[in-house]
Amino acid sequence: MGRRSDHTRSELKTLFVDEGRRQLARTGLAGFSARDVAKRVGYSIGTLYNVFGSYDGLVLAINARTLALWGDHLRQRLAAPGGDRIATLVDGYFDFAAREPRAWIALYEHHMADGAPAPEWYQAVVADLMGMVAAEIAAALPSAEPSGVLSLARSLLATVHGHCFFSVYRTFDMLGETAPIDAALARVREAIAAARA
Amino acid sequence: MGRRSDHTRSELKTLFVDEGRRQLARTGLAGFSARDVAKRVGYSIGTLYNVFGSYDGLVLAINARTLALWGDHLRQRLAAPGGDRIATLVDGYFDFAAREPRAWIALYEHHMADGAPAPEWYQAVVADLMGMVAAEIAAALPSAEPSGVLSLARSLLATVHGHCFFSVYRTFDMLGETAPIDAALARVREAIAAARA
DNA sequence: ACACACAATTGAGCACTGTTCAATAATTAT
DNA sequence: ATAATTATTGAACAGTGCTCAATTGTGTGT
Repeated sequence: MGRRSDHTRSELKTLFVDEGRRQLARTGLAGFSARDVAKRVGYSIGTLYNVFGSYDGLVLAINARTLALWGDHLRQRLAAPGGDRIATLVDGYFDFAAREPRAWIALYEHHMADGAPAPEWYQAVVADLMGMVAAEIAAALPSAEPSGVLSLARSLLATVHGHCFFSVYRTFDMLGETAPIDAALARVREAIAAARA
Repeated sequence: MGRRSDHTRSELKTLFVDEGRRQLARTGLAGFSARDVAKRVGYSIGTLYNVFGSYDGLVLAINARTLALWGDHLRQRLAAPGGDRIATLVDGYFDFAAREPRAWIALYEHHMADGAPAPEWYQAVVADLMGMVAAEIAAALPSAEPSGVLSLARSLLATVHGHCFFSVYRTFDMLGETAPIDAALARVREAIAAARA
């Protein structure tokens, strides 16, 4: 069968993850097929399992890549000088989800088969994103104590997530909401103002 | 095979939906099997398809029942005299989700196979819940205009949903949050206070 | 140069899924 | 009693995730 050294193990990983992301973006998690990913990459299903261990392993790798890209997306937007950094963060949250809704949804809809929590290395990627948010909230509340800042940052992340979720899931369409980003930002601003007082 | 008139069509529906809900609560949507529901009820898979038309039809019926129960749950709590009605609503949102997390999750994780929106009769059940929330927000803001009330009600629903989502999905565990209901209620109170001012 | 050990790759096979539909059985109408 | 109708069945189909014996490519030791 003869392609033992066509690709290194990490090249293989990239191949599968890239093709997997493409397929996920097209079909969503429900229609996602590891077999089809393997076929399209040109390797057998056996090789995919050799590399990722399981279906969960593949999806986890794909989701980690999506999270990393999300982080890059936010950092890039924050790097622009000036501007309202909180608004940039909120907008970046929505923008990324809107650009690849199915991949974004898969971030949340995928669960480990045994119900176990995600592995450490994956949680670290999530913690990195949380850190970005916390840093901006801290900057907006110079005189607040760290634990309060963290708590508020988590709550505001949940607030923005809820709005983004209803937006991507079309729940807001159903309820007649047309400006979810504005609404999310308004809630965030109110909470920060209240924390300042 | 001989049970043509054991159950009427609507009795059959109830049978399948009840057993389906039981199974959904145990296995979650990913492990849910229409075949197994049929087997447990004692009818063939063909009969299930005759009644619901498709897998989506069955899950939709199950989810509609879950939504109705959620509404009953909230109404029952609100019916108690006195008390903080906003806090009751927020608490009821979390409480129901925590009691049957897998059924609650299925409410959001199920999507029509063709990506189409949910049928009218299903949307009506959702609208009913939204109406309950809007009524309470309106009561909290006596002098506000109706369109503003509706807009705020949608936004606060999203806010609470985001907190509840992170709670049920264990994201908050991962981030160290231990009092998500308090956080959600605080955000809601701030927003209402800001709307009053 | 050759044989041997090792590691990567394969794909048929298993138990499961949702879905269809001809055949069959039970009921109702004539 | 016979015919028409309707409910019910389950085998068949194409697909899924997953396993593992067999095969093939590579590297090493002599």
